[in-house]
Amino acid sequence: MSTIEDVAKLAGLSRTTVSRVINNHPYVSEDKRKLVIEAMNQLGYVPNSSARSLRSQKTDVIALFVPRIMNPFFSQLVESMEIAAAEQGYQLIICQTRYSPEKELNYMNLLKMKQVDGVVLASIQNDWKVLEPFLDYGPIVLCNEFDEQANVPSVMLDQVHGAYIATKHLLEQGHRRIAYCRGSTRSNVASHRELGFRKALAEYGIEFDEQYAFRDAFHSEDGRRVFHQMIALSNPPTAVFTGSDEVAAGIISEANKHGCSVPEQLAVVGFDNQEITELMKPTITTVHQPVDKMAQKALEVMIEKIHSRKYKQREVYEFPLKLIVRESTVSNKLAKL
Amino acid sequence: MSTIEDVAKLAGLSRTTVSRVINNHPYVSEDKRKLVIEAMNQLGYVPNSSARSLRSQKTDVIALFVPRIMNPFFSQLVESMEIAAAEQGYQLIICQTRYSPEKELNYMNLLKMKQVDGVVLASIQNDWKVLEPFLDYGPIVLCNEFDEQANVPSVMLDQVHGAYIATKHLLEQGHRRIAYCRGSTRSNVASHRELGFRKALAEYGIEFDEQYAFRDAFHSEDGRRVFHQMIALSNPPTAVFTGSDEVAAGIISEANKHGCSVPEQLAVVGFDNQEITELMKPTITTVHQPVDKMAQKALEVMIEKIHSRKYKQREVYEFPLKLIVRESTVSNKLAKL
DNA sequence: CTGTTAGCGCTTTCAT
DNA sequence: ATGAAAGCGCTAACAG
Repeated sequence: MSTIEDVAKLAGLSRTTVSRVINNHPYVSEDKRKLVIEAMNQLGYVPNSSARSLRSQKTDVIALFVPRIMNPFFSQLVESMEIAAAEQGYQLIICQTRYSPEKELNYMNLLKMKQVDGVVLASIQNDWKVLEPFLDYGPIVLCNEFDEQANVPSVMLDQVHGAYIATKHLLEQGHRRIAYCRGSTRSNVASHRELGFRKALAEYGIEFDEQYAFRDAFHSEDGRRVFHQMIALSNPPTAVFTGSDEVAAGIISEANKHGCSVPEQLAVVGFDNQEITELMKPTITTVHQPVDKMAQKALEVMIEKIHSRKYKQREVYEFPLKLIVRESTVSNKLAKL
Repeated sequence: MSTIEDVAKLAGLSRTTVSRVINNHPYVSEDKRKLVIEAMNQLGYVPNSSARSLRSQKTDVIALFVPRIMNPFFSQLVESMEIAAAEQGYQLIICQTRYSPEKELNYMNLLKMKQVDGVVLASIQNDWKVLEPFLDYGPIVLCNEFDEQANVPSVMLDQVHGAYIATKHLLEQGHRRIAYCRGSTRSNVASHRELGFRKALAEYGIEFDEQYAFRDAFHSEDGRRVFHQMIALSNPPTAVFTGSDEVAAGIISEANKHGCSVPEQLAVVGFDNQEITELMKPTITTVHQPVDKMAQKALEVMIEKIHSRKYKQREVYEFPLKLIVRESTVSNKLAKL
């Protein structure tokens, strides 16, 4: 394992000069620079990362917090962010909170021990007041999250509008009894969507009906359960808005199994535009989220904060969502138009 | 930002004693220990990670290489490995090679610059001879991969057997013209599966027929294409083995669309046991892979190597795969037995 | 049981 | 344009 000292010796120069070459500093004559580079190659030298970090007080590593990876939405977020980070010369440490405030808090120490230059929160499990003190140690950027109290940048998607256009679409198809599904995370995402859902209903003069509301639907299995709960109602809904394509797929799968035809007897709209939406029969109408753009922007903001060292400022960046109409809300022939 | 020095001063002791407390070393009297802990709490002290790494020559960080995250198989691998790592006090840096040998090689420098204690390769893009020199800088463990030349531990799944039981299942259902799909990665996984497929055919005295072989099927879209290629054959297959549930789903989706009934006219078997297998209609017969066990074992082996410092030794750990029979290979009534 | 001291490998003033 | 030297924060001989 060769060090900068070895390189300096071999090149017949000082450590300082070698360091200058490594960091592309000016004031190094061309011939010395060549000497150094040759020595580095000859020794297969690579600077020691811990030593650099200790000295320069930066690690070029960013921590990304997600509840879990095996949720397609978060997989995509991680994938996009890793690509963006790599382009900027940053590494990504993945932290799965698994919805646990303790785990989240524990991972936060990465910032305090200076193992990472910043934290991107794609999930918040603690009250902001608990997280805020960590701002003394480095930047925190919210991604796909939002908190009224948080005085930090927030890069997010316009969930209110997303739910609004999806619901409006159902209303335009003539539906008036529309069920509503969401997961019950403490995240703002779910509540923003509910706002959008209610807004669309309101425009049509329809009251939000609690008997049609299912706030514990996360996975496809939950979708199956919700389907049964819906058809058991005395006056079942004719359409259902869901907060995820998996739940939508679960509902459709169960509907198929029980001879309930989608969309004729029950229209279904999903969320996320995952691959499954094109594989189910019928294909699923859904809301597309520009996850990669959001991830890229969040990373860009993160890096800016790392450099500017001004962490405690609220900034909100919002991206629009797009409705994608498929067969699960419009009968076959019409969808092809 | 307080340092160990601050803690020492506040406690009226030396840095050494504080360090001993931090690292749970023996020979510290109970009262001094309490003094130190109190001082640490009072200052909100956390040891600086770079300084520790520089001094102790370890980072407690492991790099995990995957081609990409948004492949459900790899998502699960990352998820499982992150959990295992966290339990052992390790962080995980994610490296997406995106099937590029250059990117892979570049990420390998993490080992050389001592930014990570070891590398888990869940994907190999370079010849082993190219990777081997990095063993001078730290351990490399293969996970879900295997290389004849690699003199390092390999934790893998018995792909030969997996493909064998899946194919045998089709043969037992009476199929004799069985198509074969795989992705064409340089990975051993695909070739091992082909071995298993061929072995099953051989047992039934059937020759591998190249016209039924599709070696460029990765995603659901490829499945759709393969479906059309299959039915265009003069003597189309009655069953198809695929290397992934997505491809299987694509085939089934397209078959449904074209009035080709599964499994009656075409039996389909997938691979991975992803959620989609239970959502499609018909549900998909598939091969379950114990990804979490593999990830856990790989991490365990990695940590053992980090401690033992003996990297260049071949060890193979193999986990069995399991066939899960659903509707896509057996007509409805029978599957319920 | 506790403290003194010497670095780990690097970057960065400050001279020259 | 180049080098000498200090020190980032921590751990581990070594001495007592």
